[in-house]
Amino acid sequence: MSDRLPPLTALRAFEAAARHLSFQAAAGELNVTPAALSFQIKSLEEHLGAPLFHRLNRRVELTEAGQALSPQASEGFQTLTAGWRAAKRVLDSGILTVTAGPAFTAKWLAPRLFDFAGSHPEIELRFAATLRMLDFATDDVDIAIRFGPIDVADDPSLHLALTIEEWVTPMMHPDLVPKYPTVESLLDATFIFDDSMKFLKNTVSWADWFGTHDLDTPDLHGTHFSQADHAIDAAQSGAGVVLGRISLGETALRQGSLVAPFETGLMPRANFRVLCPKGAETRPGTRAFLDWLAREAGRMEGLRDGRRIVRAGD
Amino acid sequence: MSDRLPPLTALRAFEAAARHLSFQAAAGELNVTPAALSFQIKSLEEHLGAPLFHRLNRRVELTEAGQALSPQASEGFQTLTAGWRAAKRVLDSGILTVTAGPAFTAKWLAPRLFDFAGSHPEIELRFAATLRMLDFATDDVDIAIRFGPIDVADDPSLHLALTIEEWVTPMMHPDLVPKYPTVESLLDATFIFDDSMKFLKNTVSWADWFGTHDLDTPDLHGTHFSQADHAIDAAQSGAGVVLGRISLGETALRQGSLVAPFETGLMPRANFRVLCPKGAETRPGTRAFLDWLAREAGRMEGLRDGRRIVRAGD
DNA sequence: CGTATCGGATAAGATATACTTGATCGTTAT
DNA sequence: ATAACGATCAAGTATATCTTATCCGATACG
Repeated sequence: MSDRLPPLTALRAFEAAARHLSFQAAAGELNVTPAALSFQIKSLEEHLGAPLFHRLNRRVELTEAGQALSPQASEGFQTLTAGWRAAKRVLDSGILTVTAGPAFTAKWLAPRLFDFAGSHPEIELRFAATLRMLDFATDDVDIAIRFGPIDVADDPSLHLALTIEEWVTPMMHPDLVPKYPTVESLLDATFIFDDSMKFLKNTVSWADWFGTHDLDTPDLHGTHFSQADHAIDAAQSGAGVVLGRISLGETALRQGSLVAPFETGLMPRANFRVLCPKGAETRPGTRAFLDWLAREAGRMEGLRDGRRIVRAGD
Repeated sequence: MSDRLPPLTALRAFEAAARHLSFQAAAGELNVTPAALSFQIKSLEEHLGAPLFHRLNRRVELTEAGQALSPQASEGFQTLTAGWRAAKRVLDSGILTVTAGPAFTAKWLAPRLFDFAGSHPEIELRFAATLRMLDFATDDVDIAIRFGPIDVADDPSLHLALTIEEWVTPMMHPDLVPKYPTVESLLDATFIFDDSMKFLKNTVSWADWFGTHDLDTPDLHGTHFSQADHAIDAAQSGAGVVLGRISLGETALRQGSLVAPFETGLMPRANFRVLCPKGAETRPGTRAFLDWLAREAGRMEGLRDGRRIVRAGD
């Protein structure tokens, strides 16, 4: 005698039918047609080699074999359901781990954390600020925000929840604004260099920016920063003019500690991708964060009003 | 959050993989390729929205979610397996109910019962001798032996395990044999009529039997029996000559209390069908009985040696 | 009594699911 | 360095599963 389990869908159909003592009700519970259920029961009976139900005129009754199977089947499926729920509960335990680069974490996420925490007190956010691409499986990360070239495809096993466009424009301390009324006047400015996007083929450097105004690049000198947020910090303290990334400067621009007085923006061939494991986008915590992220990212669009955004490499 | 269970095949794949901590071993257990198993796990992870295994170089480990699910999954499937076995045990409880017509039960099954019981002491046979076609589901019958026209199909939901051909030939008490040395001499005999096959379109009557010898049917008179076994009994007591069904006369022929001295047999367009619910043919008790039945039926073939069997209606 | 209704069974066709084959990739063992 | 191993992927195929539509027998009802 083979102790192998019969087809599990058929077993589940039987379990529901035995509980309701009605094929129709069971079909309803499983969201299938009565015909499908009838077929499943029949298939199960063939596997067993004997009927599980007495077909009476307008109802069904369990045979002896059915009576032996029914309680254990119910218990088995209950246990499975409980296990599945337990697994889900582990995931929705209220801890959401987000990874992003250090600059984005410091200049974009951190200032907004209070807002998110206010509307979702039940979710505890953890940030893992690193540039290394994390493995969702090994590092227990729920959401990753990565900046990369637009023509490099993401891991197909991940779900792309959102993209955020990045662009740069000259930013400076408010006190410096009168010194640079025109684009030409900027040529003599003290520059701050953000080298964080050097890895891109089409860079978005000062030379590129002046190029969009048909101006030759002057002899550029100033301080270089490999971390984008440090360049922003320097500009914020009045150390010079930075071709600042809008995602990182936005907070400062909003509160007035930085000003971006020029019309032209430059968009690199790269953007932010917000990724999570496939299927994870439906988990409540993940969904809440993604929704919030999309809303916040949308609010950044306002900064583009009245500006001319030039795509690099076009 | 949906509490619906994920695809059960995927769950079972996970259960095995979690137990072995190896996809390959799990695939072996379930008789599928490792690729299939990998796919199932992946699908389950997508349903959950998070990985269940840490993929390490040459092995896998359970994630936190996997650890939550694994024990309950194992327990659940164990319960289901236990229930399934319990249902099977009910069927193989050693009681086998066979239904057949009263004549076949009395003249064929009953004399052989001792033989079957001897070689299968663990099986308790129960006979339900009735002509009514029983419902396997409502009557808890395991095997049905039915006699019917060969051109009437059986219920397709039943398994046809065996057919036994029936034929008839003149049978009489040994003392009568010298009185009827030739076919022609039989024309004057005292006849016993077995009316049990009257329901057939192509009958196998005395008229038909004489017809195969190109003899006109004489004025037939004698005693009629509606039950075939009663006709055999009458012949056995020397009351006359019966055109006896071989299945029913065989036992008497073997022990010499009846003799069938003529060469010609007549085969009706009907036979015995041995039926059981689909799938039941693999149950040990059922199989033992069917095998035994086939063997015993085969032994009847010997009676055809040297005879001319004519099919009715040809 | 005939007719409507109910629950289940069936057949055929569509669709989704599950599996296999054959190849790839990164790691470990020889 | 090479081979072996375990997991994975892609493509094609097979099989299981579901739906639609119809049928059937038995109650319930006018």
